[in-house]
Amino acid sequence: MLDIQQLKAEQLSKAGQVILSDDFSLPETNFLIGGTDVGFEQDGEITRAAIVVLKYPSFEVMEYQIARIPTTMPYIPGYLSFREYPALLKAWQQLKQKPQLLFVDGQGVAHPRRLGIASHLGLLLDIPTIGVAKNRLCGKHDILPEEVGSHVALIDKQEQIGWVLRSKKRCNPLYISAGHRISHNTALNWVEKCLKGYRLPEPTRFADAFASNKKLFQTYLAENS
DNA sequence: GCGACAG
DNA sequence: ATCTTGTCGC
Repeated sequence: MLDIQQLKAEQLSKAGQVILSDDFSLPETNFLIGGTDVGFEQDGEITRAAIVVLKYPSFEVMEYQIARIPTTMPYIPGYLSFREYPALLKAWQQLKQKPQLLFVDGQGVAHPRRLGIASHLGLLLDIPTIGVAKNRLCGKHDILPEEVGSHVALIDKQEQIGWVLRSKKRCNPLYISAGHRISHNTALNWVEKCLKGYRLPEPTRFADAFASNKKLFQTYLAENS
């Protein structure tokens, strides 16, 4: 059965291990950034994880892996990582080229107990991660201006847990937060540097498309096979 | 008690 | 997350 109290205790424990400072360095160019996305098949029976590795700053797709495993947990707000990380770990193992920085779909520390999936996965893999969510889980923020690029702090219990970013004109904002081994400011900077006119930063946009077999993926296949 | 609630 | 075409607005 499912013991929420146990999972909560595990989150509180792991949250204490999350590093919110930049303890990594990257080359100015030609290093690898990864993007992830998780989807479901067969009425949710199967969990499908996709990881796409891009070269920065050309955003050329270097590799991508898709892993499928039986779903073991239902979706419970605040406990998303336990449902999705197993498939993500498998996709990660399949990678020949491991990225130095990973954009994860979902929250980083912008979580009630400061352990969203980006932080959880970052800890498990021991790599720098950034949480890129399309919706808010917790926290409050001032009204976000309409101008592209505007961003305001996401606050919870008197502390900043991330940023709300207007990544594209007339689009809903993104909720950016540090996952692991990175600061909120650096997380925001990297997301901004990976925006190419779409609402989602390139790593996440590609992972989204590859995981759901969208047009961008079809285009990629057509040009690479 | 009531509402909110990543994917 | 997922089921799904066209359509309205900038």
